[in-house]
Amino acid sequence: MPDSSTAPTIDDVAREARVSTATVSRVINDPDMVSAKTRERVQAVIEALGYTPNFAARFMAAKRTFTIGAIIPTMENAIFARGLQAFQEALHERGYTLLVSSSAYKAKVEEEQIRNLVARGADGLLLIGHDRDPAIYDYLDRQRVPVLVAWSYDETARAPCIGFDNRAAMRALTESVVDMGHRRLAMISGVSEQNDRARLRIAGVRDAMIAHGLDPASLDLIEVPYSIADGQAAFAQVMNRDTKPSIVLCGNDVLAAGAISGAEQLGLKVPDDVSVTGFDDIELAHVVRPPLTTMHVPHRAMGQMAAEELVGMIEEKRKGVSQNLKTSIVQRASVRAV
Amino acid sequence: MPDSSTAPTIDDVAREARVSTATVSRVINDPDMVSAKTRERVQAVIEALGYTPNFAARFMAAKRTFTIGAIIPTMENAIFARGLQAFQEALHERGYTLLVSSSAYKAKVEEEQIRNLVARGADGLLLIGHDRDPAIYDYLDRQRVPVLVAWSYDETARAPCIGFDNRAAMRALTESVVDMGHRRLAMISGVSEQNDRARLRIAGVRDAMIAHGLDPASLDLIEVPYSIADGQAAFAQVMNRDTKPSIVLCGNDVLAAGAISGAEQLGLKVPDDVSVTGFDDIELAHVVRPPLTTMHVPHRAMGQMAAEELVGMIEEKRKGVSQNLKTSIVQRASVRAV
DNA sequence: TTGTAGGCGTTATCAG
DNA sequence: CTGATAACGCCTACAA
Repeated sequence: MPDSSTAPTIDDVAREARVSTATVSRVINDPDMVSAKTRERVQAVIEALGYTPNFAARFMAAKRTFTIGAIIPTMENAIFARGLQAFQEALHERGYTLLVSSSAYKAKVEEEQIRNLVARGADGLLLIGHDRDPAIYDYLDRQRVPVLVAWSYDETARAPCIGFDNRAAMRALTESVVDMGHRRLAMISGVSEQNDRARLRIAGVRDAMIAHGLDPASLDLIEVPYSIADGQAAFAQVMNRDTKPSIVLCGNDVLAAGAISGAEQLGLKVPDDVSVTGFDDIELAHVVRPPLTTMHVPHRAMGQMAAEELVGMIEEKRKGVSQNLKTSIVQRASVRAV
Repeated sequence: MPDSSTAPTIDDVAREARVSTATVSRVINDPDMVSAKTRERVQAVIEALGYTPNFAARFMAAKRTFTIGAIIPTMENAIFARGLQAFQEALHERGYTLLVSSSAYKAKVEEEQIRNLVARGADGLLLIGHDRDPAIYDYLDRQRVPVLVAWSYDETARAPCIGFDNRAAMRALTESVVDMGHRRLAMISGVSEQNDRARLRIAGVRDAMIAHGLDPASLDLIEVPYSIADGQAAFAQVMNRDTKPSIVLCGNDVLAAGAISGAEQLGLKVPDDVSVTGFDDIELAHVVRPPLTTMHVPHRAMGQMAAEELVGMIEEKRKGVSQNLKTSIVQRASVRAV
């Protein structure tokens, strides 16, 4: 009887099945190399003992884990949920397991998580956005672990990416509202430090203003963490200026939902008194009232393509090829022409 | 010059610093045991080489990973986000890293993830709810990895838990609306198979009906996946019966948000034409219009306490002690008296 | 305070 | 088709 005080090992199985450990290993990893008879006997013992191969030992010997790590800025709101879910599903189909950590939008924490996942043998990493210490990419190169960036497209960036052009998207959205007559713009952005998505979206707004002869310096810009409560507070600030905006562009749907709450709290009607836009087009965008005009991002497609590409990079040992996904404006009721 | 084609190992560091590997190991794990001079020298080499200890090797030798695994049913909606974030933060403070996977509400997938996390050396596991094959608990026992269940309190369950009484909570919420005069009840529940939270909430509604002399069989019950779209569709179904409900009790806030959308779509006013309640009190609950009357669950506290307890179980090698957290009804505008 | 050496559980190479 | 056996990278008695 095997020692019941500790998990069974490959040795226990081998002994019980009267074969060598090599054979046990084979029935697990390469069943065809083993005769049917032996295979069945070993299988039975594995079942009986409830044996699971030890990952660490396996990793040490084989250098592969079939694990992929993803580090997202936050799980608190739904921004990354849908894309990540698709990523996970696509990975699962290909035999990989996804491990997720969140960095709370902190560069230091992200770096820690990266090292952690790498040390744990992740075969590849998915990161959000390009803004990070270049030393991290050096480290990843040295460790030979492929990285793919999502949520942001930048051909010139160091890492390959499956994303979209945050700047152009925000520019397009802004131009559409300027075309509707809006001139006094305010923006509630996420914190732009170490966050290229936020930074580029701000730049996109300014691009549009310049293109339409507006002074980009006249943009009333506030940066806050991505939360409904912060969006609400920021909205109150913005509406408290001497010259109030006719429209408040928000860095994402979460902030926009906060802005709409804020408006209601101040007794303002959206869009009659003030218009609001979001970004991302998560479910929240069509649950709030009025529903949000926003920029649709193909989250599921992005997650799926990222999975394919990252697995390709790993298995074919090749560089990743970037993709620029199309986003599209979704007109709903939170904006009106002036 | 160390071989640059592969990650540096403890041997590389030892050689470069002219000490033994044992000393390197000590400056990493037990710095005080090493003289300041040696320590600094070794540290410098570690930095220079960008050395990170290999987790697998470490785990094999030490049997500890300072990693905790959590498996949640879904990341797609915010139900678990807040509690998990708190869990993660509390863990981080105590020096542990959290790895999370999601099971898509599938028992099979959950089991796979559990084995995966265990094989990877998770020092402990956080699981949601009690409903699962007992064999899993046997497995976990054998592997000696402590488990804590959250989101559901059940003193008689096999695993210790930090949760709340789903049944009593739902009963209380239902009684409160019955007290307001509601008699024709419908319920949009999550899928109850393998989901004790869903099952117990349904039971709670029936408890309340019985206690108030209503026929529990008269409850118009629909089970759907937890999504806004499903909530919306279910709502339409429920309002299409011969005898329409005066109130629709939803299994959580996500379904309730869907119900409210559904009502609007049908041209019905909430709460004038029909009342709606949620469960959980996530941000969504006060963003929708009208804001949801719902059951507040102390998610952050639950996550934090779960972290404390699980770490305690691991470090003190003791059994977990369960806690029943209090929930409370939050009255908002989605319910009116009849 | 530091070094030596055995062992952790697999996989993979090389013989039989 | 199967069996020895040498890695894999680190930790930790035990010695010095």
